[in-house]
Amino acid sequence: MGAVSATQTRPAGTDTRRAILEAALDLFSERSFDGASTRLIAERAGVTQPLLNYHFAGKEELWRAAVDDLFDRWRTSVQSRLSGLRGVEEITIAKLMVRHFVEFSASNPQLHRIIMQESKQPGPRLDWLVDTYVRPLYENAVAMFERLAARGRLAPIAPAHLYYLLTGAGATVFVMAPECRRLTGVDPFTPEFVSAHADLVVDLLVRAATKEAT
Amino acid sequence: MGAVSATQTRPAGTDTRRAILEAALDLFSERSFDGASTRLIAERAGVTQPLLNYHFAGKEELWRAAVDDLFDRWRTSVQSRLSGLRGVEEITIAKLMVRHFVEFSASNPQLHRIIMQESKQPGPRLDWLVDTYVRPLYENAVAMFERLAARGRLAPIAPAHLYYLLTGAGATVFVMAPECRRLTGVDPFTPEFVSAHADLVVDLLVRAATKEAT
DNA sequence: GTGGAACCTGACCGATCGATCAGGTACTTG
DNA sequence: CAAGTACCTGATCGATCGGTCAGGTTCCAC
Repeated sequence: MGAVSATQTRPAGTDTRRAILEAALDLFSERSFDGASTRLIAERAGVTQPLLNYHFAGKEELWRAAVDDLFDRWRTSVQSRLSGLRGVEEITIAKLMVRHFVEFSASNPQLHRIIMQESKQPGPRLDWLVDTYVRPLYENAVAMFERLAARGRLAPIAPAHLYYLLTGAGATVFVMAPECRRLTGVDPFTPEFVSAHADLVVDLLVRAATKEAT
Repeated sequence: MGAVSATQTRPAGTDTRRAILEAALDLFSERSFDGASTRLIAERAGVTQPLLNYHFAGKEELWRAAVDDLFDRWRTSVQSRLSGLRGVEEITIAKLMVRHFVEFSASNPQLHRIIMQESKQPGPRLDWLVDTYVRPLYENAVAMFERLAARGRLAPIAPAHLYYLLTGAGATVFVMAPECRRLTGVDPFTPEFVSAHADLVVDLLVRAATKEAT
């Protein structure tokens, strides 16, 4: 009964899989691993709960698949942003990357929501997350810091400080968007807010480059 | 049987209540409201699970009591820090307050862990948290920004930006301490790290004061 | 048409969740 | 000593958790 969607030939399961992944990503990031029940994920995806165990081996596997999907978005967005920037000055690339990070954190607040959630306590999920995705990301940032320092554009700040300073300053307001709306009445996801916030964080990096004493 | 602790006269229940509150604060902040089971809280506090419902009306009440306790620590620590600072220059007080915030976030990472957890999705707990505790905190910060701006020491940055920039930059590394340890090998809770991080965040405020273009 | 793979569902499992309650111990009060 | 109150526990409740399983539908290959 009812209208049949076009091209219902084969990949019916692929669409379902994607719907499950997106629902899982939203709920895991908002309510944490324990707080997101498989039944709730299934409901938001518009499927029944046993279907999650058909497409994924279990809740833990579903979580990993959702995180895989999320970091895939990050990877491809960085690649497309960096393409065609050979030979551009290092400080310019750094500024573009910081801005891109802020904008991605606004478009995909799930990224830092999940990272922050798992980072609060040790455990196998944090180990996997750090070893698989966060460490490469961190080492890219450190390499960027070192290239800037080698060109004399950056004061010798320990990379751990600078990394958490920039990521915290750039992503927190989007992680806490519901609070921001209720607290200040401002929606942080508007293009104007995102752009202004990116300006501030880029400024933060630039001014760290000319550090002197307090 | 066994040795009886001194002064077991009356306040046996008061100590138990405190033990429950501290266990609840740790577990709520690390594992989120849903992820912290009442049995786990009771186990860490060294009591049985039904005792939680004797001292508190329910899980939600226990959460609120733990948050009350946490913000009490913040309030008293700020009061003692500000005492005896009448007449001190505004920018100096601002720098001291930012430094105090970073140090408190290091001593009590539960504060921002809980705030960040609840801020990710709307709901009655976020409403209560914002209306009861976060909004006064935010308005104090905004008032401080405005006093600085009135003295010409601060560029006209929208308070929402500056607030989340400073809190994010100052607290994130302590919220994510387990990740920081695994990722960088550095323990962010050492006095040296806390002090260096506070320097950076204070610097962030000071340099925002002399803003020009990017 | 027949077999089989892919996709999906209702019913149900043991485990764990927050919460309740009757009962028990320890101490104060009269 | 008796009554009362504060503090605490074992047993157990219904609800919900993640996961399993038999069975059903749909579509392609032969």
